[in-house]
Amino acid sequence: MSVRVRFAPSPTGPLHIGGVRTALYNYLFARKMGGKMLLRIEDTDQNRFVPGAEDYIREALAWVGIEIDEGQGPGGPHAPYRQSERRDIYRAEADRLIAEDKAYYAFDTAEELDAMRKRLEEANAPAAQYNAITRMQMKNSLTLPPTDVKARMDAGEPYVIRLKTPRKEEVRLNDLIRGWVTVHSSAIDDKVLLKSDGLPTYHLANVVDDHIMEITHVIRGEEWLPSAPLHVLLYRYLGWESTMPQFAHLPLLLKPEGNGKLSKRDADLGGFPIFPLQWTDPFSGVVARGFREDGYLPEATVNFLALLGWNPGTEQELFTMDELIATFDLERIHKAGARFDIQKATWFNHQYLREQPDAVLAPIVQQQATEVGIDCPTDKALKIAALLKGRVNFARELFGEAKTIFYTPTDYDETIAATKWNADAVNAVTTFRNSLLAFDGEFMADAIKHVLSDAMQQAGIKQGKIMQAMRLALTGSGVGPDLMLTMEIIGKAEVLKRLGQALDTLKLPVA
RNA sequence: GGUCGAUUCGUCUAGCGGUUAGGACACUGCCCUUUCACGGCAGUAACACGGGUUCGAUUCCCGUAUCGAUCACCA
Repeated sequence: MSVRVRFAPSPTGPLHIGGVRTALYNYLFARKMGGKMLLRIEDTDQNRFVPGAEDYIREALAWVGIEIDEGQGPGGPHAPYRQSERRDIYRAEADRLIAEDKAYYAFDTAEELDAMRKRLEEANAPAAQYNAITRMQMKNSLTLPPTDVKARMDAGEPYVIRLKTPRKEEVRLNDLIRGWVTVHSSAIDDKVLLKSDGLPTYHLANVVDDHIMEITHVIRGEEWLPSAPLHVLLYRYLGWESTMPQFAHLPLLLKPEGNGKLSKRDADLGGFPIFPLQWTDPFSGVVARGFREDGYLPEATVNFLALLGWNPGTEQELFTMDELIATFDLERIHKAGARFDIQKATWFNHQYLREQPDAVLAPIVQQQATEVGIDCPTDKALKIAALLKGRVNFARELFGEAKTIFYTPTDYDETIAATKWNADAVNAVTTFRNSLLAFDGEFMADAIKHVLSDAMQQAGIKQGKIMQAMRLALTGSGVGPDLMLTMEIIGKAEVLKRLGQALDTLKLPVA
């Protein structure tokens, strides 16, 4: 039987980065096993629906390179893949459970439920829940005469369908990551399966859809582990236990520091993104930053996420998606939560950025130049990308590093000027400038280097002594990338101009 | 509080009875370099605690502590 997994997010807002990791693990497993990856939209809570969220999810998955084989988007044999469009299916299964005496109708109001819980708490009951014991004191089809039940339903009184959870029963499941997990049915209450609005709760919809869609492996977050036994019970009651999917509950992503799971607040505090893509809240207009907009490459994001909770057992750190697929293994997923460390993400970005083709980076440089009113021709942008991509972590830093190339000498670094601009420096710059004037070869880094060293030899000046002054004269700064390459990019005419300007402007310190 | 789960350097982790406890990020130093980075090399740094089991426990078992998840007509 071929593997079928699904990613089933709720369109209640932007996809959390932890959700992206869950999707990634599903995807890696599907590809590794030669199976299918499905996308199902779990929009059964009409109160929390957020416009645009579904598109966001699909765009985010596409951005990181997760391809959906079947489901919302590409479609497939089990369409529709939006749960809100499948309500009749859940309804039918809920009715079946009722007919088989495995579920019942309940008419209790929110106030009555509150009162029941309060009463139980005050009585110090082990658990304040709607279960095999307490249900006999509530208003439902097990306690009310059938005629009364029918009358209430005919009158349009709101009701829910609850699972008739057994009183004493061990429910076991073999989690692929955690091993055998046993829960006593007394810890599971009579969960609502069908809400009064006619839509199913997660539990019912999830189990029904996973069965119908022939899901073989349910790979989801650890927050679902406590309700997994309930799902096993549901498969059993629905008569699907023999084809029940296998479960794998993933460890959570934790705060960078302190206690608790990673939240939006941590991202705001730490100044890093927590969503794959930028998201503008449709109601408040508040913008949340995204990995993509912050300059993280999708390859780096994937690599970073993949290693948060899983590793191949080797010392390899850098993985392409194909390599991840080849080495991925559910058994090597960790059990404990992983702290989210953005510094590692930055490092991965550096690793991938340096491998980016110059042609990809050049437009980014040009765009940033344009933003500050500088015209950067393509040939120049290509050279800048080549010169600087190994030095920075983000593409956006490229132009920041390159700014000395477009520098217009107005003010020079005072400290460098005061310490390095001396008689030798003036002599060196003058000599070099004259040599350059006489030079008629191609203005390339190697050639420039020769011109400079010849000139310094001729002037009897040790090159190392005046290099910083030379840099100061050319870029106004004491630091920066390779000066010969910088000059090549600046161009001969501009180099000559800047050297002349430096000689005119910079004053020798008063001796 | 009940239930379930987890616990190796600051962080991500390797380890699955005998290891100088390995790697990566971060940090520090050195080298490279005209400078800053990059890169290279090196260094600091960990088995939560207490009992067992065993010739021997980081590794197996039981407690304790701590952390996490969950206990809705939300997913």
